[in-house]
Amino acid sequence: MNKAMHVSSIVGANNYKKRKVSKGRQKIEIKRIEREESRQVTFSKRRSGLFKKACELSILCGSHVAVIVFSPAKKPFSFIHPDVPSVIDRYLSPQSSQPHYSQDQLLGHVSAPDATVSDLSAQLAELTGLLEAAKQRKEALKKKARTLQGNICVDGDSWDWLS
Amino acid sequence: MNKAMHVSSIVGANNYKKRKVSKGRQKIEIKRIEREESRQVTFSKRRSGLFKKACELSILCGSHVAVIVFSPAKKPFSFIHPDVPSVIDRYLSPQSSQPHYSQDQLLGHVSAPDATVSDLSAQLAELTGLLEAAKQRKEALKKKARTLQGNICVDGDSWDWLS
DNA sequence: GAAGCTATCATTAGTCG
DNA sequence: GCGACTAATGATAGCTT
Repeated sequence: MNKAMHVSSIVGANNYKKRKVSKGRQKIEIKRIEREESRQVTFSKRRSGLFKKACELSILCGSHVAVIVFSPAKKPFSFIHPDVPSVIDRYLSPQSSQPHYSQDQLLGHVSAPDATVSDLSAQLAELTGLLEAAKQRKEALKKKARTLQGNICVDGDSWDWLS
Repeated sequence: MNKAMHVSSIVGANNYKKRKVSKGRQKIEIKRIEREESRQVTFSKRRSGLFKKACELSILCGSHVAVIVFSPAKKPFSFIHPDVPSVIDRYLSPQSSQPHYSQDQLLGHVSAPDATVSDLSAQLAELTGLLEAAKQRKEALKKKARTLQGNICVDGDSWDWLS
């Protein structure tokens, strides 16, 4: 958390380089971000934060959590804690080499007559959720180890969303 | 945020009352909370926080967000931003605009043969989302009234969903 | 027993490399 | 443009009422 917090005072009188004078976090109004670029950046940051929160909640309280968000570019991301609903397993081809989910179907999902939004959401949930989990694990590890790695593209792989 | 942050020092030497000696927030390990009571309290707090985050994300980035959580007591809560997808409207009867379901009723509805996750999500969203929004809005308003600042996440003008 | 408080931790807006 | 850093803001664990 605090690594070089006092560096700013060390380089307080700086003639050669104007560094460590970030304004830091500024209060923002919760309104639509107008700048396209900023909005995308904010989305990425806050999506990570949201997923992390959701993950923590699910672990701390042992509760089932599902989060699905769409980026400004209409890309789907999701995090689902306990397991992907068993319904989806019937729609997805049985990929046996995937991680073992405990059969804890709290959500008593019923069979849908055909593929619906929920099915698609769940599918992408599985993929992006796993990716996100891996990413966060890796990120936490990286932060903890404070080393310099981080070249595992887990995030924005183009996943197509059938609408 | 900082209202009476220095009161503690003011009443530093206190003989008559031992107040303002909270340990404040302590770091916790992200693992299942064992105490039933604490777990419920934490769930409530963090659920609010999660929904607030989701709300902010949806407003800031204009993105679609859906969050569904189940309390330790298996109660469903959800937040869905822009609107329940119009796809869902096809599954819901067009006249289903009555303001309130009971949560138990909704849960029972899951077992309906033709129900889908979307249906469930949508209905839950209608109810708990609305409640949560109102609650947070009221709370935010109250908090803001105390600190004399006038802008928090949820302002009525941004809530064009759940029409 | 939910609501309020506060010290503390966690998240992130702005910026630079 | 991603990654890192910093300074702030924001969220909340443990108490108290």
